[in-house]
Amino acid sequence: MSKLQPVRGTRDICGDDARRFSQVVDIFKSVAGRFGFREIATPLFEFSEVFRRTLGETSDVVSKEMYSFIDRGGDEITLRPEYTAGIARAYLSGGMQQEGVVKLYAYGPMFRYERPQKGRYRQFHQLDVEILGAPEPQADVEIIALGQQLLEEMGLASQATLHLNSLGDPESRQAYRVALVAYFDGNKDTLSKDSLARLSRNPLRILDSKDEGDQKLVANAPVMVDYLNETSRDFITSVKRGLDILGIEYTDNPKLVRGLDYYCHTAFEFITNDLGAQGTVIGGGRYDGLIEQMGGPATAGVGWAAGIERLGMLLSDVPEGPRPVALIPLGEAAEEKALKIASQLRKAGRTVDMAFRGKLKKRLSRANKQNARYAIILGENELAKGQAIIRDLDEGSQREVPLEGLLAALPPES
RNA sequence: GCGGGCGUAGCUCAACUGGUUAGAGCACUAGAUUGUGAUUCUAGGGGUUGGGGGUUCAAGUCCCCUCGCUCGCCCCA
Repeated sequence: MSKLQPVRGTRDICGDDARRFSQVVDIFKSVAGRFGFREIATPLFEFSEVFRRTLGETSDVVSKEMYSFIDRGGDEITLRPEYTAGIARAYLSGGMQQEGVVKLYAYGPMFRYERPQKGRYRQFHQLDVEILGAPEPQADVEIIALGQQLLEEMGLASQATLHLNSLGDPESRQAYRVALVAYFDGNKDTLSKDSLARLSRNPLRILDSKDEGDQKLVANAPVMVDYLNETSRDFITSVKRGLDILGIEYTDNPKLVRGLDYYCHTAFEFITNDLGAQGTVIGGGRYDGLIEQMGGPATAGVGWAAGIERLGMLLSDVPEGPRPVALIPLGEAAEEKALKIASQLRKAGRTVDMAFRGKLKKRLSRANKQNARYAIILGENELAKGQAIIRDLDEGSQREVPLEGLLAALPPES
Protein backbone atom coordinates (compact mmCIF):
# COMPACT_ATOMS: atom_id res chain seq x y z
CA MET A 1 0.00 0.00 0.00
CA SER A 2 1.13 3.52 -0.66
CA LYS A 3 1.60 5.96 2.16
CA LEU A 4 -1.33 7.98 0.88
CA GLN A 5 -3.64 6.50 3.43
CA PRO A 6 -5.21 7.83 6.59
CA VAL A 7 -3.37 7.22 9.84
CA ARG A 8 -4.52 4.04 11.55
CA GLY A 9 -7.78 4.53 13.37
CA THR A 10 -8.72 7.67 11.45
CA ARG A 11 -10.99 7.89 8.45
CA ASP A 12 -12.55 10.25 5.98
CA ILE A 13 -16.19 10.94 6.58
CA CYS A 14 -17.92 11.40 3.26
CA GLY A 15 -21.13 10.52 1.45
CA ASP A 16 -23.38 8.24 3.49
CA ASP A 17 -21.10 8.51 6.52
CA ALA A 18 -21.29 12.28 6.39
CA ARG A 19 -25.08 12.21 6.18
CA ARG A 20 -25.28 9.92 9.19
CA PHE A 21 -22.87 12.11 11.09
CA SER A 22 -24.78 15.32 10.57
CA GLN A 23 -28.09 13.59 11.16
CA VAL A 24 -26.86 12.60 14.62
CA VAL A 25 -25.47 16.06 15.34
CA ASP A 26 -28.57 17.87 14.06
CA ILE A 27 -30.94 15.87 16.23
CA PHE A 28 -28.61 16.25 19.18
CA LYS A 29 -28.44 20.04 18.89
CA SER A 30 -32.18 20.24 18.57
CA VAL A 31 -32.85 18.07 21.64
CA ALA A 32 -30.16 19.66 23.81
CA GLY A 33 -31.46 23.08 22.87
CA ARG A 34 -34.98 22.16 23.93
CA PHE A 35 -33.63 21.00 27.30
CA GLY A 36 -32.17 24.48 27.78
CA PHE A 37 -28.53 23.59 27.21
CA ARG A 38 -26.12 26.10 25.68
CA GLU A 39 -23.41 25.17 23.24
CA ILE A 40 -19.76 25.30 24.20
CA ALA A 41 -16.78 24.48 21.99
CA THR A 42 -13.63 23.78 23.92
CA PRO A 43 -10.15 23.43 22.37
CA LEU A 44 -9.08 20.15 20.85
CA PHE A 45 -6.05 20.14 23.10
CA GLU A 46 -5.30 21.08 26.68
CA PHE A 47 -2.30 21.02 28.97
CA SER A 48 -1.73 17.34 29.71
CA GLU A 49 -2.14 18.12 33.38
CA VAL A 50 -5.86 18.79 32.87
CA PHE A 51 -6.47 15.17 31.93
CA ARG A 52 -3.91 13.62 34.24
CA ARG A 53 -5.31 15.31 37.32
CA THR A 54 -8.92 14.50 36.62
CA LEU A 55 -8.88 11.08 34.97
CA GLY A 56 -6.36 9.63 37.40
CA GLU A 57 -2.83 8.49 36.70
CA THR A 58 -3.80 4.82 36.78
CA SER A 59 -6.69 5.08 34.32
CA ASP A 60 -6.16 3.40 30.97
CA VAL A 61 -6.79 6.63 29.15
CA VAL A 62 -3.95 8.42 30.91
CA SER A 63 -1.53 5.52 31.22
CA LYS A 64 -1.62 4.32 27.64
CA GLU A 65 -4.07 6.11 25.36
CA MET A 66 -3.20 9.81 25.32
CA TYR A 67 -1.92 11.60 22.25
CA SER A 68 0.60 13.90 23.90
CA PHE A 69 3.40 16.10 22.62
CA ILE A 70 5.67 18.89 23.68
CA ASP A 71 4.91 22.10 21.81
CA ARG A 72 7.47 24.67 20.69
CA GLY A 73 7.15 26.57 23.92
CA GLY A 74 8.05 23.45 25.89
CA ASP A 75 4.55 22.85 27.25
CA GLU A 76 3.20 19.35 27.48
CA ILE A 77 0.00 19.18 25.45
CA THR A 78 -2.58 16.40 24.98
CA LEU A 79 -5.24 15.97 22.33
CA ARG A 80 -8.46 15.63 24.30
CA PRO A 81 -9.40 12.00 24.99
CA GLU A 82 -12.75 12.99 26.52
CA TYR A 83 -14.89 16.06 27.05
CA THR A 84 -15.61 16.41 30.74
CA ALA A 85 -12.15 17.50 31.92
CA GLY A 86 -11.89 20.21 29.28
CA ILE A 87 -15.36 21.52 29.97
CA ALA A 88 -14.69 21.57 33.69
CA ARG A 89 -11.52 23.53 32.96
CA ALA A 90 -13.51 25.98 30.80
CA TYR A 91 -16.01 26.34 33.61
CA LEU A 92 -13.23 27.44 35.92
CA SER A 93 -11.30 29.57 33.42
CA GLY A 94 -14.49 31.31 32.38
CA GLY A 95 -15.67 32.00 35.91
CA MET A 96 -18.94 30.21 35.28
CA GLN A 97 -19.30 29.52 39.03
CA GLN A 98 -20.92 32.96 39.10
CA GLU A 99 -23.78 31.74 36.96
CA GLY A 100 -25.18 29.14 39.31
CA VAL A 101 -26.31 26.04 37.47
CA VAL A 102 -24.72 25.79 34.02
CA LYS A 103 -26.03 23.43 31.36
CA LEU A 104 -23.72 22.89 28.41
CA TYR A 105 -23.59 20.74 25.30
CA ALA A 106 -20.75 20.13 22.87
CA TYR A 107 -19.75 17.82 20.06
CA GLY A 108 -16.53 17.15 18.24
CA PRO A 109 -13.49 14.89 17.82
CA MET A 110 -11.70 12.95 20.55
CA PHE A 111 -8.37 11.17 20.34
CA ARG A 112 -7.25 7.96 21.96
CA TYR A 113 -4.32 5.78 20.99
CA GLU A 114 -6.02 2.38 20.87
CA ARG A 115 -6.25 -0.61 18.56
CA PRO A 116 -9.16 0.20 16.28
CA GLN A 117 -12.07 -2.19 15.88
CA LYS A 118 -15.75 -2.03 15.07
CA GLY A 119 -17.13 1.16 16.60
CA ARG A 120 -13.78 2.25 17.95
CA TYR A 121 -11.37 4.66 16.32
CA ARG A 122 -8.33 6.71 17.29
CA GLN A 123 -10.07 9.83 16.20
CA PHE A 124 -13.73 9.49 17.01
CA HIS A 125 -16.50 11.95 17.70
CA GLN A 126 -18.65 12.53 20.69
CA LEU A 127 -21.76 14.33 21.73
CA ASP A 128 -21.54 15.62 25.25
CA VAL A 129 -23.83 17.24 27.81
CA GLU A 130 -22.93 18.46 31.28
CA ILE A 131 -24.80 20.10 34.14
CA LEU A 132 -22.44 21.90 36.48
CA GLY A 133 -23.28 23.29 39.90
CA ALA A 134 -26.33 21.12 40.54
CA PRO A 135 -25.99 18.52 43.33
CA GLU A 136 -29.69 17.65 43.07
CA PRO A 137 -30.76 14.23 41.76
CA GLN A 138 -33.18 16.05 39.48
CA ALA A 139 -30.17 17.03 37.41
CA ASP A 140 -29.34 13.35 36.94
CA VAL A 141 -32.90 12.71 35.89
CA GLU A 142 -32.79 15.51 33.35
CA ILE A 143 -29.50 14.39 31.91
CA ILE A 144 -30.74 10.82 31.50
CA ALA A 145 -34.03 12.02 30.05
CA LEU A 146 -32.05 14.00 27.49
CA GLY A 147 -30.25 10.83 26.44
CA GLN A 148 -33.51 8.93 26.20
CA GLN A 149 -35.11 11.70 24.15
CA LEU A 150 -32.14 11.76 21.80
CA LEU A 151 -32.40 8.02 21.16
CA GLU A 152 -36.14 8.28 20.64
CA GLU A 153 -35.83 11.04 18.08
CA MET A 154 -33.18 9.08 16.23
CA GLY A 155 -35.47 6.07 16.19
CA LEU A 156 -33.05 4.01 18.28
CA ALA A 157 -34.88 3.80 21.60
CA SER A 158 -35.91 0.21 21.00
CA GLN A 159 -32.34 -0.86 20.26
CA ALA A 160 -30.82 0.46 23.47
CA THR A 161 -31.36 -0.38 27.12
CA LEU A 162 -30.64 1.97 29.99
CA HIS A 163 -28.42 0.38 32.63
CA LEU A 164 -28.26 2.11 35.97
CA ASN A 165 -26.11 1.79 39.06
CA SER A 166 -25.05 3.82 42.06
CA LEU A 167 -21.42 4.14 43.02
CA GLY A 168 -22.41 6.02 46.17
CA ASP A 169 -20.78 9.05 47.66
CA PRO A 170 -17.02 8.91 48.35
CA GLU A 171 -17.56 7.48 51.82
CA SER A 172 -19.78 4.64 50.57
CA ARG A 173 -17.60 3.96 47.61
CA GLN A 174 -14.52 3.73 49.80
CA ALA A 175 -16.20 1.35 52.23
CA TYR A 176 -17.32 -0.86 49.38
CA ARG A 177 -13.93 -0.81 47.80
CA VAL A 178 -12.29 -2.00 51.01
CA ALA A 179 -14.79 -4.84 51.34
CA LEU A 180 -14.33 -5.83 47.73
CA VAL A 181 -10.55 -5.87 47.90
CA ALA A 182 -10.70 -7.95 51.06
CA TYR A 183 -12.99 -10.45 49.35
CA PHE A 184 -10.94 -10.82 46.18
CA ASP A 185 -7.69 -10.83 48.15
CA GLY A 186 -8.91 -13.96 49.82
CA ASN A 187 -9.52 -15.56 46.42
CA LYS A 188 -6.38 -14.42 44.65
CA ASP A 189 -5.52 -17.89 43.39
CA THR A 190 -8.78 -18.23 41.42
CA LEU A 191 -8.68 -14.73 39.96
CA SER A 192 -7.73 -14.31 36.28
CA LYS A 193 -4.49 -12.53 35.59
CA ASP A 194 -6.31 -9.53 34.13
CA SER A 195 -8.35 -9.20 37.28
CA LEU A 196 -5.30 -9.65 39.45
CA ALA A 197 -3.95 -6.49 37.88
CA ARG A 198 -7.30 -4.76 38.35
CA LEU A 199 -7.27 -5.64 42.04
CA SER A 200 -4.69 -3.00 42.80
CA ARG A 201 -5.56 -0.55 40.05
CA ASN A 202 -9.36 -0.49 39.87
CA PRO A 203 -10.95 -3.33 41.83
CA LEU A 204 -14.52 -2.35 40.90
CA ARG A 205 -13.67 -3.31 37.33
CA ILE A 206 -13.42 -6.96 38.32
CA LEU A 207 -17.20 -6.92 38.63
CA ASP A 208 -17.71 -6.78 34.87
CA SER A 209 -14.85 -9.12 33.94
CA LYS A 210 -15.71 -11.43 31.05
CA ASP A 211 -13.69 -14.28 32.51
CA GLU A 212 -15.93 -17.17 33.61
CA GLY A 213 -13.92 -17.96 36.71
CA ASP A 214 -14.07 -14.32 37.75
CA GLN A 215 -17.80 -14.24 37.22
CA LYS A 216 -18.27 -17.17 39.62
CA LEU A 217 -16.34 -15.25 42.25
CA VAL A 218 -18.27 -12.09 41.51
CA ALA A 219 -21.56 -13.89 42.08
CA ASN A 220 -20.72 -14.19 45.78
CA ALA A 221 -18.88 -10.90 46.12
CA PRO A 222 -20.15 -8.09 48.33
CA VAL A 223 -22.72 -5.90 46.60
CA MET A 224 -22.54 -2.11 46.36
CA VAL A 225 -26.11 -1.56 47.56
CA ASP A 226 -25.23 -2.99 50.96
CA TYR A 227 -22.55 -0.38 51.43
CA LEU A 228 -24.50 2.71 50.42
CA ASN A 229 -24.99 5.08 53.32
CA GLU A 230 -28.29 6.87 53.83
CA THR A 231 -27.38 9.89 51.71
CA SER A 232 -26.35 7.68 48.82
CA ARG A 233 -29.45 5.51 49.09
CA ASP A 234 -31.72 8.54 49.12
CA PHE A 235 -29.96 9.94 46.12
CA ILE A 236 -30.34 6.96 43.83
CA THR A 237 -33.91 6.50 45.03
CA SER A 238 -34.76 10.04 43.96
CA VAL A 239 -33.18 9.51 40.59
CA LYS A 240 -35.20 6.37 40.04
CA ARG A 241 -38.39 8.07 41.13
CA GLY A 242 -37.80 10.77 38.52
CA LEU A 243 -37.24 8.18 35.83
CA ASP A 244 -40.42 6.38 36.86
CA ILE A 245 -42.43 9.57 36.60
CA LEU A 246 -41.10 10.05 33.09
CA GLY A 247 -41.80 6.46 32.19
CA ILE A 248 -38.15 5.83 31.36
CA GLU A 249 -37.34 2.16 31.78
CA TYR A 250 -34.04 1.07 33.26
CA THR A 251 -32.24 -2.06 34.34
CA ASP A 252 -30.45 -2.15 37.69
CA ASN A 253 -26.93 -3.22 36.89
CA PRO A 254 -24.77 -3.55 40.01
CA LYS A 255 -21.83 -4.50 37.78
CA LEU A 256 -21.90 -1.23 35.88
CA VAL A 257 -18.66 0.51 36.75
CA ARG A 258 -17.34 3.53 34.95
CA GLY A 259 -13.66 3.54 34.15
CA LEU A 260 -12.74 7.02 35.23
CA ASP A 261 -11.92 7.91 38.83
CA TYR A 262 -14.13 10.92 39.22
CA TYR A 263 -17.55 9.27 39.09
CA CYS A 264 -19.83 9.00 42.13
CA HIS A 265 -23.50 8.30 42.80
CA THR A 266 -25.28 7.80 39.49
CA ALA A 267 -23.59 5.76 36.78
CA PHE A 268 -25.49 4.81 33.65
CA GLU A 269 -25.06 3.56 30.12
CA PHE A 270 -27.40 3.11 27.20
CA ILE A 271 -26.29 -0.22 25.77
CA THR A 272 -27.10 -1.89 22.45
CA ASN A 273 -26.49 -5.38 21.14
CA ASP A 274 -26.14 -4.25 17.55
CA LEU A 275 -22.55 -3.01 17.57
CA GLY A 276 -20.40 -6.04 18.31
CA ALA A 277 -18.17 -5.63 21.32
CA GLN A 278 -18.75 -1.90 21.61
CA GLY A 279 -22.22 -1.89 23.12
CA THR A 280 -22.14 1.41 24.96
CA VAL A 281 -23.73 4.11 22.94
CA ILE A 282 -24.19 6.71 25.67
CA GLY A 283 -22.27 6.60 28.94
CA GLY A 284 -22.18 8.98 31.86
CA GLY A 285 -22.80 9.74 35.46
CA ARG A 286 -22.17 12.10 38.31
CA TYR A 287 -18.74 13.53 39.09
CA ASP A 288 -19.05 15.77 42.12
CA GLY A 289 -15.38 15.59 43.04
CA LEU A 290 -13.87 16.51 39.70
CA ILE A 291 -13.80 20.29 39.78
CA GLU A 292 -12.32 20.31 43.25
CA GLN A 293 -9.70 17.79 42.18
CA MET A 294 -8.81 20.18 39.42
CA GLY A 295 -8.17 22.97 41.88
CA GLY A 296 -11.54 24.72 41.86
CA PRO A 297 -14.24 25.07 44.51
CA ALA A 298 -16.31 21.99 45.35
CA THR A 299 -18.79 21.84 42.48
CA ALA A 300 -21.30 19.18 41.56
CA GLY A 301 -21.44 17.84 38.02
CA VAL A 302 -23.35 15.28 36.02
CA GLY A 303 -23.23 14.47 32.31
CA TRP A 304 -22.79 11.95 29.56
CA ALA A 305 -20.97 11.41 26.32
CA ALA A 306 -22.19 9.55 23.27
CA GLY A 307 -20.28 8.19 20.29
CA ILE A 308 -21.37 9.84 17.07
CA GLU A 309 -20.00 7.01 14.91
CA ARG A 310 -21.73 4.40 17.03
CA LEU A 311 -25.05 6.22 16.86
CA GLY A 312 -24.59 6.79 13.14
CA MET A 313 -23.99 3.10 12.51
CA LEU A 314 -27.27 2.26 14.21
CA LEU A 315 -29.27 4.71 12.14
CA SER A 316 -31.35 3.22 9.37
CA ASP A 317 -30.81 4.70 5.93
CA VAL A 318 -30.45 8.45 6.01
CA PRO A 319 -32.14 10.05 3.00
CA GLU A 320 -30.16 12.28 0.67
CA GLY A 321 -30.83 15.98 0.61
CA PRO A 322 -33.17 17.71 -1.86
CA ARG A 323 -32.72 16.72 -5.49
CA PRO A 324 -31.00 19.52 -7.36
CA VAL A 325 -32.08 21.31 -10.50
CA ALA A 326 -29.37 20.93 -13.15
CA LEU A 327 -28.74 24.05 -15.12
CA ILE A 328 -27.32 23.37 -18.58
CA PRO A 329 -26.21 26.29 -20.71
CA LEU A 330 -24.97 25.76 -24.28
CA GLY A 331 -22.72 28.40 -25.73
CA GLU A 332 -21.04 31.48 -24.30
CA ALA A 333 -24.05 33.77 -24.17
CA ALA A 334 -26.04 31.07 -22.45
CA GLU A 335 -23.25 30.49 -19.92
CA GLU A 336 -23.51 34.07 -18.74
CA LYS A 337 -27.27 34.01 -18.65
CA ALA A 338 -27.19 30.74 -16.72
CA LEU A 339 -24.87 32.23 -14.13
CA LYS A 340 -27.58 34.74 -13.29
CA ILE A 341 -30.38 32.23 -13.38
CA ALA A 342 -28.51 29.90 -11.03
CA SER A 343 -28.03 32.75 -8.60
CA GLN A 344 -31.69 33.73 -8.74
CA LEU A 345 -32.90 30.18 -8.20
CA ARG A 346 -30.55 29.70 -5.27
CA LYS A 347 -31.70 32.94 -3.68
CA ALA A 348 -35.23 31.62 -4.10
CA GLY A 349 -34.21 28.55 -2.11
CA ARG A 350 -33.76 26.03 -4.90
CA THR A 351 -30.88 23.58 -4.99
CA VAL A 352 -29.00 24.16 -8.23
CA ASP A 353 -26.09 22.28 -9.75
CA MET A 354 -24.31 23.64 -12.79
CA ALA A 355 -21.33 21.90 -14.34
CA PHE A 356 -18.33 23.98 -15.33
CA ARG A 357 -17.82 22.38 -18.71
CA GLY A 358 -19.09 19.78 -21.11
CA LYS A 359 -21.46 19.27 -24.00
CA LEU A 360 -25.17 18.71 -23.52
CA LYS A 361 -24.78 14.96 -23.38
CA LYS A 362 -22.06 15.16 -20.78
CA ARG A 363 -24.00 17.58 -18.67
CA LEU A 364 -27.22 15.62 -18.75
CA SER A 365 -25.24 12.60 -17.72
CA ARG A 366 -23.86 14.55 -14.80
CA ALA A 367 -27.33 15.81 -13.91
CA ASN A 368 -28.43 12.22 -13.72
CA LYS A 369 -25.57 11.28 -11.44
CA GLN A 370 -26.35 14.22 -9.18
CA ASN A 371 -29.81 12.73 -8.85
CA ALA A 372 -31.35 15.87 -10.36
CA ARG A 373 -35.09 15.75 -10.94
CA TYR A 374 -35.20 18.57 -13.49
CA ALA A 375 -32.73 19.98 -15.97
CA ILE A 376 -33.02 23.48 -17.34
CA ILE A 377 -31.51 23.53 -20.80
CA LEU A 378 -30.55 26.93 -22.08
CA GLY A 379 -29.41 26.64 -25.67
CA GLU A 380 -28.70 29.28 -28.26
CA ASN A 381 -32.02 28.66 -30.02
CA GLU A 382 -33.98 28.98 -26.80
CA LEU A 383 -32.05 32.02 -25.67
CA ALA A 384 -32.87 33.78 -28.95
CA LYS A 385 -36.55 33.21 -28.25
CA GLY A 386 -36.23 34.23 -24.60
CA GLN A 387 -37.06 30.71 -23.54
CA ALA A 388 -35.57 27.69 -21.78
CA ILE A 389 -36.33 23.98 -21.74
CA ILE A 390 -37.38 22.35 -18.52
CA ARG A 391 -36.69 18.66 -18.80
CA ASP A 392 -38.16 16.16 -16.35
CA LEU A 393 -35.40 13.59 -15.97
CA ASP A 394 -37.64 11.02 -14.31
CA GLU A 395 -40.33 11.20 -16.99
CA GLY A 396 -38.09 11.90 -19.95
CA SER A 397 -40.43 14.68 -21.06
CA GLN A 398 -39.67 18.35 -21.62
CA ARG A 399 -41.31 21.66 -22.47
CA GLU A 400 -40.28 25.19 -23.33
CA VAL A 401 -41.07 28.04 -20.98
CA PRO A 402 -40.36 31.78 -21.15
CA LEU A 403 -37.31 32.82 -19.13
CA GLU A 404 -39.33 35.35 -17.14
CA GLY A 405 -41.60 32.69 -15.73
CA LEU A 406 -38.88 30.10 -15.15
CA LEU A 407 -39.03 29.98 -11.38
CA ALA A 408 -42.82 29.78 -11.40
CA ALA A 409 -42.81 27.10 -14.09
CA LEU A 410 -40.36 24.92 -12.19
CA PRO A 411 -42.24 22.31 -10.14
CA PRO A 412 -41.55 22.54 -6.41
CA GLU A 413 -38.65 20.64 -4.86
CA SER A 414 -39.46 17.01 -4.13
C1' G B 1 0.29 -4.23 24.33
C1' C B 2 -1.94 -9.52 23.28
C1' G B 3 -4.84 -13.20 20.07
C1' G B 4 -7.80 -14.84 15.42
C1' G B 5 -9.11 -13.84 10.18
C1' C B 6 -7.87 -11.37 5.60
C1' G B 7 -4.77 -8.46 1.65
C1' U B 8 -5.84 -9.89 -6.55
C1' A B 9 -8.29 -3.33 -11.18
C1' G B 10 -11.37 2.72 -8.24
C1' C B 11 -15.36 -0.98 -5.78
C1' U B 12 -17.27 -6.29 -5.06
C1' C B 13 -15.04 -10.75 -6.13
C1' A B 14 -12.99 -15.25 -9.64
C1' A B 15 -8.40 -18.08 -10.94
C1' C B 16 -8.93 -26.75 -10.02
C1' U B 17 -4.23 -30.37 -6.07
C1' G B 18 1.69 -24.57 -7.81
C1' G B 19 1.37 -24.72 -14.65
C1' U B 20 1.15 -20.57 -20.65
C1' U B 21 -0.43 -13.74 -21.73
C1' A B 22 -4.27 -12.96 -13.88
C1' G B 23 -10.40 -12.79 -15.44
C1' A B 24 -15.72 -10.99 -14.55
C1' G B 25 -19.48 -7.55 -12.83
C1' C B 26 -19.98 -2.55 -11.39
C1' A B 27 -17.58 2.13 -12.20
C1' C B 28 -14.69 5.14 -15.83
C1' U B 29 -13.60 6.94 -21.18
C1' A B 30 -15.18 6.99 -26.29
C1' G B 31 -18.51 5.72 -30.28
C1' A B 32 -23.59 4.25 -32.21
C1' U B 33 -26.59 9.73 -31.48
C1' U B 34 -22.57 17.18 -34.74
C1' G B 35 -28.50 19.75 -29.15
C1' U B 36 -30.82 15.03 -25.03
C1' G B 37 -29.27 11.76 -19.54
C1' A B 38 -31.02 7.31 -17.24
C1' U B 39 -32.04 2.07 -20.73
C1' U B 40 -29.44 -0.83 -25.02
C1' C B 41 -25.20 -2.19 -28.19
C1' U B 42 -19.85 -1.76 -29.44
C1' A B 43 -14.87 -0.56 -28.37
C1' G B 44 -11.15 1.11 -24.96
C1' G B 45 -8.10 2.53 -20.61
C1' G B 46 -6.93 0.59 -15.96
C1' G B 47 -2.81 -4.70 -12.14
C1' U B 48 5.13 -4.45 -10.04
C1' U B 49 -1.67 -10.05 -7.23
C1' G B 50 0.26 -4.75 -0.27
C1' G B 51 6.03 -4.74 0.07
C1' G B 52 10.70 -7.63 0.63
C1' G B 53 13.18 -12.27 0.75
C1' G B 54 13.12 -17.71 0.05
C1' U B 55 11.66 -22.83 -2.06
C1' U B 56 10.78 -24.55 -7.27
C1' C B 57 11.89 -25.90 -14.14
C1' A B 58 7.52 -22.79 -12.80
C1' A B 59 4.53 -18.82 -7.23
C1' G B 60 -1.62 -14.83 -6.99
C1' U B 61 -1.23 -20.02 -4.92
C1' C B 62 3.92 -22.90 -0.53
C1' C B 63 7.55 -20.82 3.59
C1' C B 64 9.71 -16.53 6.41
C1' C B 65 9.76 -11.30 7.47
C1' U B 66 7.29 -6.70 7.11
C1' C B 67 3.26 -3.18 6.27
C1' G B 68 -1.94 -2.59 6.18
C1' C B 69 -7.08 -3.88 7.07
C1' U B 70 -10.54 -6.43 10.10
C1' C B 71 -12.75 -8.95 14.44
C1' G B 72 -11.91 -9.88 19.50
C1' C B 73 -9.08 -9.14 24.60
C1' C B 74 -7.70 -4.95 27.72
C1' C B 75 -10.50 -0.40 28.06
C1' C B 76 -14.09 2.67 26.45
C1' A B 77 -18.12 6.39 23.21
